[in-house]
Amino acid sequence: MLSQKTRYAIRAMQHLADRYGQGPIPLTDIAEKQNIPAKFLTVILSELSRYGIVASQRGKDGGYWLGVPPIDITYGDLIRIMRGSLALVPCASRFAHETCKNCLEEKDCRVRALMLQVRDATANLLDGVRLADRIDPVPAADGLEAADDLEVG
Amino acid sequence: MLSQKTRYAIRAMQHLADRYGQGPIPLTDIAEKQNIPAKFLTVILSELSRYGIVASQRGKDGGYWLGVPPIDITYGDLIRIMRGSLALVPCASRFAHETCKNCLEEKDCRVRALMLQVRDATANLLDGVRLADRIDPVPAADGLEAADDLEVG
DNA sequence: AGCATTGTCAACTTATCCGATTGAGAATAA
DNA sequence: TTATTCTCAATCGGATAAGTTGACAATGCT
Repeated sequence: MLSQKTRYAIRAMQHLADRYGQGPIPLTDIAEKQNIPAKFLTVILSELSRYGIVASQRGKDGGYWLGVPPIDITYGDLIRIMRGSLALVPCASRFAHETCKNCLEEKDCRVRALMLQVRDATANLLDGVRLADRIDPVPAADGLEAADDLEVG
Repeated sequence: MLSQKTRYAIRAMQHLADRYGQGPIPLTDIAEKQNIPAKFLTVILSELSRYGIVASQRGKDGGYWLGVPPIDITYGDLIRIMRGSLALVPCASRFAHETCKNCLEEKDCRVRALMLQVRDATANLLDGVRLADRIDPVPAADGLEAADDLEVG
């Protein structure tokens, strides 16, 4: 799962991308329209600005804006910044590889083999969509099917 | 990320799948060979047996075995059992849908639209691989590439 | 019967992380 | 000089995760 913080970060970036070129956007505007606790958002935006993908100005008429054109930021980038990796297990990360605790040796690990595939499929998708891209929301009721064989999840 | 518990569960199930039809496998055998704390493994196995996919017998020569043929259990099933969902956000789960806290309305949420795609790609993969399938581990040094544009993750 | 073996289960602990807030401060513009 | 707006470190409460303890129940062996 993505953390709440990561979800906030993505929505904040979408908000700024939608307003790219319109000058500084005040934090309270983002917080209100995106339903994000304002104080928490300061933590998130300052983290994002350390990566240069958000810029800011203080004082009257200050605010935040994208430090990079929205076509140059992929959703994969955002998730990697906020959570370190796209992978489902540490040993399946390509850019932030770590050995998993209490695992088998990597050369024997079948979980890893599978999770590398999942990571690649995820990356293919998320590195191909950019903040500048239009994304059509999916109606809420859709996306639900009958339960599967084991009746879980 | 998958929890440690989920990773243990998957490896324990692989262990049992590898020995399917060979009678009860004692917990200590699984724990030692799979490098899982024995007492914690009891918690995991008892959880799995509540779903019927693991069976057990007590006493001398007792142990655990798969309650279902390994060809009938997918990795997607296992992850759903252990963590509830394959999705990266609650609102993008197909079998365990929940609205995300502090989000926009689902009909307006672009994060959800994207994460539904990720969930589907993940499910396509993980529901297509079964415990009975042979998986070739990937050599440890492989899978690493140069850093990406933003030098993160 | 008696004992060793092996799984069952609830309760508990401990550590870590997450989400969020507090509060003092610094830049900017009017 | 005042209001506005971002900056940043420290902290807090609660949830979750990982793992342990300890009492108990079933099974098979002698």
